[in-house]
Amino acid sequence: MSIEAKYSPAEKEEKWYQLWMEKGFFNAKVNPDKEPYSIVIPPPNVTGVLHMGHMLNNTIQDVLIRKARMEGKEACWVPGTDHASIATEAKVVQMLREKGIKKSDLSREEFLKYAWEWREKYGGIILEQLKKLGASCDWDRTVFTMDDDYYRAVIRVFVDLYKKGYIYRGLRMINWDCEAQTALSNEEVIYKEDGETVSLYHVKYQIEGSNEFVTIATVRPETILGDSAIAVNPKDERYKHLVGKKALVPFINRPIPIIADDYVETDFGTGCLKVTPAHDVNDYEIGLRHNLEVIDTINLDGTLNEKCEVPKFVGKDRFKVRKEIVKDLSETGLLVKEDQMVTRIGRSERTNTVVEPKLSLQWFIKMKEISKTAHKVVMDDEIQLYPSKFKNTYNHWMENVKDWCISRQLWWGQRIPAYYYGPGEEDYVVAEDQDTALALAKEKSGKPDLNLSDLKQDEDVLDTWASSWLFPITSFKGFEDQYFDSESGKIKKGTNPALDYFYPTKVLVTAPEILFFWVARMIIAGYEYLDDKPFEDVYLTGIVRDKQRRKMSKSLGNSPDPLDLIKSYGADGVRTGMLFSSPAGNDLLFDEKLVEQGRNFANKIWNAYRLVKGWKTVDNQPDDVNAQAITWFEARLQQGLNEIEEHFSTYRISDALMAAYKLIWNDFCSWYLEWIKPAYGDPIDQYTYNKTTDFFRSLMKILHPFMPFITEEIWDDIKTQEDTYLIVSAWPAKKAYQEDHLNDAALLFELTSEIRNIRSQKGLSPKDPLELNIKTNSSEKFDKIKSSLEKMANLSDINFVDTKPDNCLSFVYQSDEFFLPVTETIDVESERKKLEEELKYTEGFLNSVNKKLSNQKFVEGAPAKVVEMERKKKEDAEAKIKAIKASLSTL
RNA sequence: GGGCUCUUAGCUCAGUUGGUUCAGAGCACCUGCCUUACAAGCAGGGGGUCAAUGGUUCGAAUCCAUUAGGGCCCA
Repeated sequence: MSIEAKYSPAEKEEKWYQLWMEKGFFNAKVNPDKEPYSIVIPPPNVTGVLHMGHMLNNTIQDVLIRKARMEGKEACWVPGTDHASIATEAKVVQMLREKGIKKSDLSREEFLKYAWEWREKYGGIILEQLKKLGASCDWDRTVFTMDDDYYRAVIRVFVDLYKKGYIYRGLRMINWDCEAQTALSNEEVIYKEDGETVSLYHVKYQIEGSNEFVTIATVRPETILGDSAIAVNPKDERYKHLVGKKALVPFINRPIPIIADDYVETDFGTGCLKVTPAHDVNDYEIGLRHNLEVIDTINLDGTLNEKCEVPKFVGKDRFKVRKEIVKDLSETGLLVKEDQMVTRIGRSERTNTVVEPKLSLQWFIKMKEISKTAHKVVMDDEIQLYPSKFKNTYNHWMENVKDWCISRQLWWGQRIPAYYYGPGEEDYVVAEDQDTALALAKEKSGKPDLNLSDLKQDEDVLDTWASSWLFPITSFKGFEDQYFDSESGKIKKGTNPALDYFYPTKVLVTAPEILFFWVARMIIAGYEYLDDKPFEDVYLTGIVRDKQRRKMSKSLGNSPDPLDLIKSYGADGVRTGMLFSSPAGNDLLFDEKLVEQGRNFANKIWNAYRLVKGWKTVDNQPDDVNAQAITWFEARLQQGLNEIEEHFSTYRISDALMAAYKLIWNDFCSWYLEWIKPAYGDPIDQYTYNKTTDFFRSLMKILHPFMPFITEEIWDDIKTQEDTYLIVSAWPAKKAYQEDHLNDAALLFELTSEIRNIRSQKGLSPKDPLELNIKTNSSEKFDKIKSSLEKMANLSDINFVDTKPDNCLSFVYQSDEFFLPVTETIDVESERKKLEEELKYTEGFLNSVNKKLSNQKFVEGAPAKVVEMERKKKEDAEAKIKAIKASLSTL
């Protein structure tokens, strides 16, 4: 049998994934005999393609879910996508534009038909890509936030929260996206890290009834026409005399009051602030305090309207007007100067257009009260955040939580179930369907003859997060009629087996940037509807960055295509590469080298497998050497397993991987296999062979969550008759192990390294056997490892001596002296130097120990155990010094 | 401006309640090896005043204070 020397992942990965799917290994069902372990995927945006962040995030989830499956739990990983209303609508509008169709020419129904077509065509791409990564999701449970039942759930929740008084409609200063023509939540507004350079214009306003002027500074001259005051700091001596007077708005000469307000910073600009309540959040607040008029001069599409009172500006874009008004101001001599400054400009996350603060009637959820429990449970660690530092961030957000604007002026999404029956602001009702709405409207209006055509449903849809916050519940159909009690507004427990079994989910794995967008809100929804948490733990991953710490993004072009990476390095290689360097909550600085390391690791395992498979066996009992190797590795395997479990229990996934990596590469390949390896062509005894394949199987199990494909491939060849597939085999059992076996091997490895080191330094070939002489008081400790040491260090013989033989290389280990006679002439001086250096170090060490021990306060104050250890150190050092000195004296 | 957080080897990070020779790991680097599993490899090696200063303590990478410099979130 010949196995290729390099492992090639491509066709093997395809084969195994297909098989796992066919066998239904990913499918979970309610199974009272098993402990449930469920995860809901953070649903990727339906418009998206797989990026490096998804790779990291989903690799972690798959590692957790595969391990749980092997541990005999009912592992359920629910996949899905969200409908991403703004992003998807933008894509559809763009697609239509390319076809020469304008959105405004379409009815709502026609547009939605196109949107669904678009979704059918592109919406599943990202989930297909996840399969290439090896994600073992229960695809039969795939959820889409615009599925019919999901849609109904979102509407049901809106109506319920409205009934409970959490939802209201109100006039608020909101972030308006003029391009997408929709409101944005605060979280959807982004600011460039270093700010943006803008012009700060100094403009003169005449004081009414005088020739005096006051100069304000503004970055938004196009809003001048909407000014309703000028504000100065009450402590500002320069302007005190003006407070109470009126200034005239340029061009239109509208008199506006000069007011005093603490908000104004005296050292910014001129110390005079023009106040435009309709177009700035802070100005709006000032306006409220001083009862100022709100003059809204900008239309929804960003053009100016007739309220600006200058006909030539009406209908022109805000930025165009800015240019023109600056020119006009300059020509009339009102423009004093123009400075450059750096400021933060809010832009729409989706369209990148400058966000316009705007007063608007929108729907909100009152957050303060509804979030109380969600706040508390995280603070009390009932829900654990990993890493826990995010608790503080969470706390801060919750303490300052703001009402959530949930309406969006779009068509793609769940349409707000509010029905208007009259022109008044309160002339509406909220209901799950039209008929109920009509009945309610009749009642509220007192007009029993209203009919359906008198009702007009709100045009807007809900924020996407207002659907995805229900994900852990809707994944298990929690809001279906038969499970939901609309009277109490709670989901009935004990009626929905899937929800009862899988909820709360075990862990949520997601990026810190959506801690509030999504995580906090899911917790709120969980307690509101089930009085229970949606997940026990939250694992927050880092952000994938490039080597220069830049976030990976399409626009920078610094992100490799994940699928290309999988092609070149295999999914196993990519998975491990991503995990090698990603402790929880820390950013991952991606480097292709990491993935290469992953691929190399796969190859290493492959070659270990080739070695073992190549051995012929003979029906013998193991010799001492192999027997010792086996007892050692049995213990080491258990020790490694414990380490790995420990890391898993605190979500130290990359540490768990590293422990498995070292267990396999260093302990199993470098030590164990070399230890038992027969001479070329010789057979190996059957017992050792069987033990070795046992070990190999255990190692494949441990590694399977990280590298599912290569482990299943090797497993297929080395499994026993009772075994089926690795993916569903049992995680290795923990057994007690003896420290002694580890200690014996530690001595063996130390001495082997010392001898190899000397060989390396003196240029002696590892192939030429050496004879080892040991001068010691306790030869019995070496008896145990004698045969093994001969093999590992290539020794012809080991003898115990009282005096140093002629012409030999030497070293001291602990309190014993070791001699290696050689035929070459020894450089006595270099030997002396080496020993003297070691002597000096050891004496320095002894000195520091003695200092401690002679310190009365240490001996009295430190725990007895610590003092005892220092005494032991002293003894050891003294013995070693004695040995070194003895060795020196014979030179 | 407010809050949080970080600074340990060339790089990325561990370091659990202060106490083993505690200063670690992986990668990178250097030296020697194409040794019949693996050069995608083997063997060996050199790297750090734990950001700075001061304090608490018998004892500090670890606790406290200040400073410097990063990062994140919110305004």
